[in-house]
Order: sequence, then C-alpha cells, then structure tokens
Amino acid sequence: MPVTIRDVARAAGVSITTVSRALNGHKDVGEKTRQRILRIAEELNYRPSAVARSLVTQKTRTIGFLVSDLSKGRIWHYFMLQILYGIQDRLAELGYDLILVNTTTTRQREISYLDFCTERRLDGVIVINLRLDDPYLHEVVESPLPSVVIDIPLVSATCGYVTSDNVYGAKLAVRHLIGKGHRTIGFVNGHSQAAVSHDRLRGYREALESHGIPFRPELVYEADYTVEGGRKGCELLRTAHPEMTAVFFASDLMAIGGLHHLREAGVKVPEECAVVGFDDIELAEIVSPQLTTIRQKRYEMGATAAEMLVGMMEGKTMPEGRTLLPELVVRQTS
Amino acid sequence: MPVTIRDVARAAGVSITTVSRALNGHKDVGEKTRQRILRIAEELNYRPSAVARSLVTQKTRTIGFLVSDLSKGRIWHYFMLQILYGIQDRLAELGYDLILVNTTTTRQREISYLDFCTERRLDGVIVINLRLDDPYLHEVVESPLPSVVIDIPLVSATCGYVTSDNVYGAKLAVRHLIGKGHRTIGFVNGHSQAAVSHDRLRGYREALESHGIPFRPELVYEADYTVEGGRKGCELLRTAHPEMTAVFFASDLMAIGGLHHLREAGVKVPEECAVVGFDDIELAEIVSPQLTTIRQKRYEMGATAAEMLVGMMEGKTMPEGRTLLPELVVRQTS
DNA sequence: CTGTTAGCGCCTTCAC
DNA sequence: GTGAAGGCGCTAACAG
Repeated sequence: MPVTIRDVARAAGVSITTVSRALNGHKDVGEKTRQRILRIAEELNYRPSAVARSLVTQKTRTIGFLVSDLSKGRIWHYFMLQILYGIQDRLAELGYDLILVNTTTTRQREISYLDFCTERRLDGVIVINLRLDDPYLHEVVESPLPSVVIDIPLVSATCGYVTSDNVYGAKLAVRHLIGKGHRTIGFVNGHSQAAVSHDRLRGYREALESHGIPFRPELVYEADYTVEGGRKGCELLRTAHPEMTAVFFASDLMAIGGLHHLREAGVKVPEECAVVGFDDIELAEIVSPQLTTIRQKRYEMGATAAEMLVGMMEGKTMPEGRTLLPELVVRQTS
Repeated sequence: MPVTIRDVARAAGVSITTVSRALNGHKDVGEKTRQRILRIAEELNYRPSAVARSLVTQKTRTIGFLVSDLSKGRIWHYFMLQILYGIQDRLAELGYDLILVNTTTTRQREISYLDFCTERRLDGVIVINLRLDDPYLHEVVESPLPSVVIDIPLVSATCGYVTSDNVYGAKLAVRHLIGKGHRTIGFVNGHSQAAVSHDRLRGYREALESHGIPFRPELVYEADYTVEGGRKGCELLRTAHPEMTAVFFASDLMAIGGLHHLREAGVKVPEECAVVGFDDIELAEIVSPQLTTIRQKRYEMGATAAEMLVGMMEGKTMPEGRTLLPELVVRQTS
C-alpha cells in the first residue's frame, strides 16, 4: 500500500486539506507549513494517487490512441510509429498519458468505441487509420468526446483533424518528374477508402494539366498501399504502357514494390523508369536505390494532434483542421 | 456526465448495492431483479467507471509498457512493434489496458520509474530495450511492482523475463553457413550492453568450435545494432580478411548495412559473400536480395510477456524466465 | 491561513 | 434476497 495523503497529514500534524493545498501549489498556505509539508511528503516519498484524483476531478488526463487494424505482420504501421512518438512526446510534456486502443482486438470490438472510452473515462482520443467507410468514423466524429483524427478532413463540434497537404505533395512529386523531362507518368494510387488517396490523385492530375500534359485515366492504377499491390500496379502499367518513363506511387511501400518489379524486369532506375514514392518512411533511405519521395512530417503530425486535442479538452481551442506541408526528398530513383 | 450506478439503482427501484451485485454476477440476487437491472443498465447505456472501481479495488487493470529511448527517427523500433502487438492483444483478451511510458521524455525522467508507476497505480510493467548499464534496471528488478523484462535474463521475487534462445539462434545461423561450405565466417555483433549480444557471440563461437573451426576473435566486430554500424563492421572485416566468405550479423538492420557495403564493393551475394541476419524484421523480406535470417517470434514474445505478467499479478504464477526458440529462415543471401 | 464537511462512483462487510 | 453504512484517496466549498 502506497503512502497516502493522510499519512503525510498525520506526519506533518496538519489536516489533509492543507496537504492537498500545499502540494497543489495553492497560495493560501503558510510558507513554513508549506515547506514542512513538502519536506515530509518528500521524505515519505508520497505520490498522489492519479486514480483518486481522477475520481474527484472527473478528468483522467489520459487519452486513447485508437488504431484500426493494428495487427500482426502489418508493416503498414511503420508509417504510424513516428506519429505515435510525436503524440506521446507532446502528451508527456503536457502531463497526459496515452493508452493504446486496438479496434481489432476481439474483446474491444464487443463494446462500441465510445463505451470503451466511457468506461475508462478517457479525456480524449486520437484516431488513426480509419477507413472512410468504417462505421466507427461517425461515432468518433459525432461523439461528445473530444477527438482528433489523422488524415480524414472532418471537423465537428468535438472533432478536429491533422493531415498533410496531399494535393500539394503529389504536385511536388509530379512536377519534379516533369522537371526531369518525363511526360508519360504513371500513378499507382492507394485504395479509395483513404481520404488521402483522393487528394493525391487530384494533385497528380492538376500537376500534369498545369504543365499542358493531358490526364489519362489509363495511367492510373488503384492498389492498396501494400508492397505487393505496388508491384502489381507497376507491372500492369508498364505492360500496358511501355512508353511510360516514370511512376509516382502514393506510398513508399508501394514504390518499393514497384522497384521490385522493375529490377526483375531488368529496367534501369532511374534511367529507364524513374520512381517517386510518398511518406518518406525510414525504409526509403534503406532500400537501394534509395527512394525519392515526398516526406510527410509524421512526428509533427503526431505532436500537432496531441496539442490540438489538449487545447480542445482544456477549452482553449476550437476543433479545426490542421494541414502540414510535405516536402520533396530527392534521392536516387529520379 | 456519464450515467452512474445510482441512476441505474434509482431507475430500477433498488439499492446501489443490488445493482453492483447484479452487474458483477454475484449469485445472491433475485433472478427477476437481476434481469430487470441488466435491462435497465442496458437501456441507460450504463458503463461502470473504471476509475471509481480502481479506487476501491486498489487495482487499475492497467499495465505500463516502458520503452527506453523511444525517440524520433529510430528505426530500431521496427523490432519492437510486433512485440507491442503481442502484448496489446493478449492484455486486451485478459481485460487489461496498456499505457505507454517513455523514459526519454523529459517530464518522465524527472521522477523515477517507480514513482511514475506509483502515481498511476499501475498493476505491472513490461520493460523493453533496457541496457544492462541502465540504472533503471535495478529499480525495475528490485521494485515490488510486478514486472517482466524483455531480453534480459534476470529473475527476482517480482520480476520475470522473456527472451529468445539467442545462443541457439546464433548456432542455427552459423551451422547453416558451415553447411553451405563456409569456413571463414565473420560476425558483426551488437553492443555489449545488450544481454543478447553475449549469447549470440557464444552461439557463434560454439557452433564454429563444434565443427572443428577455431574461433578467431579478429573475425568479430562489435557494432551497435544500426544500419551504419553493420556497414562499417562488414567493411572493416572484409578489408582485414579478404578470405572471408560469409558474415553473420546480430541483427537484420546491421545485415542490411552490410549488404549496402557489399553491393558498393561489387561483391556478389551470396556467391562471393553470404550474409545471415537476426530478428526477421519485415524489412528482411523487402530488401533485395532478400535476407536469410534468424526469426525471433516477436509477437509471441509480447504475448508471453503479457501472460506471464498477468499471471504474476494475479498470484497464479511465480516470476520465471521464458525462452522462445528462434528459427532459421533461408532466403537469398545464403 | 487552516480545519471541517461533503462528496466523486463503486464495492463490501454487516444487518435485516 | 436486499439495503444501509463505511470507506478507497483526494479535492473543493464553506466556515472559522
């Protein structure tokens, strides 16, 4: 049994209230008393119970990190990890804890998202990897619980979002390729249940058209953000359009899949076919040739989400959308 | 304000006590009453407050995941992610929550590890990536708080561990290479502040000697588990020992670094130099050539750690060490 | 400045 | 079978 506020009060010869006040920095405590209490608390190694405090304040200072489809063997999550760091770092600075919530876990699917948060009295939630057609999406957005979603541009009275400027990012990529002289540029996109896919497609299209290059739907393949999907997309596009000299992928993982295909097909990168990815996961620098890509500021996305959420929870900020600018990172594949 | 047990009691026309009993499945409640209470609780969408419950039961059903050096831009953590899934999955099944604790975050370094856990009244802790010389190590092991450490073979009254059989794993790797006809096999190890490094070195050595190949210290390079370290180690070993036909790396990341060097040096893999890694992170399958490696059952390690910890907490199990057998995964680099 | 009183929401003896 | 009372550890009026 840890030492409680009573123990401190007793040892200091004052009431519990006074201890509480002294420790919480209230002004209305005699200076000598305060010092004594502080000293004694220190000596006794007193740690106030977050549980008891939560019960009375009705705040847990704990927020949930809700990850859809957090599961075994998914390398998708390499992308997510930096975001998690950003969230965790900023939350820790702000004095909040983070609890991991996985929507795929059986037990947690039994009760609704909101019920889960209610039971734990979470103060807020950050949600990632939600598909546009996931029923949870509405639940999150409409819920009275403050929330921030990553990469889905929806704002409600209690829900904000953080994302990258994906239109801009895609434009960066395509402009870069055009600048290198490419005119027939393929695009391997991710599935349409991710909001970012639509934006990246738009950026691709607009970049082409603003350079007088007509948009050709047949040069676009919709994959699924996996290595294998990227490989297949690249293969299909190249078979159908041998004249293609560059491919833009909506994620690094898909780009790496594309590189696999190109290597096996004996196509020289970037000489015969340039490749640009999206995300700048750590992998991009490790594969060879090193991948030219669009860097998303993932750590900052996480930190921003954390900040925004806490701002909302503490009533200092209104829910809003925040969009971070990605940047072009030129390496060896272009 | 969420609905409380009072609201349910009032609506059902019974006392709080009865509601509590009915909901917690006690036998001493009239069947009709129980049904009515259950129905009303359902209608009111009542969720018992985990906070209030924790205060009275003195258990939070929350365990901490303590990660040393969880920080921006570290790709080391690719290894950790699967372990985290394993932990999270099993804990969710067992009805426990997981909270993320980062020892590097400034605010959390201010107070000791134990204080942090005490404040939150955590029921237990799983610790990963602790260096042997980290002062936290003793604090964890000696602490009264139940804990499980990953990859450090220490057992105390309150602390168990989970690890892979690293000696065996290294033997698998080296035997495999010997079986392929290699006789001069280099070893790029990780830093000596990881317990696993010592075991992998021992396995390397014993495998050689049991095949009548003398152990030569000059064929061992101590790197640091990073890509760059692996690259450098590989380069140095090859320069000093051109006759070397295979290198075993104590991690996949280092092996990938080694592959970088070999490619640049124009050395054909595996014809002129075979490579075997350790871990089987997802990357191993993605790089090219695909990496032969020793698979650690990371998900199982996490699940095992979770299980063991809960067992200890609930008094069903004594702290112990559990060692999982890794396995050889032959791909293209050997 | 300090102490007394009331809970926060729930579980658990102990009576009835 | 059911209820009343007490308390988990802490904060927050309200008095003095």
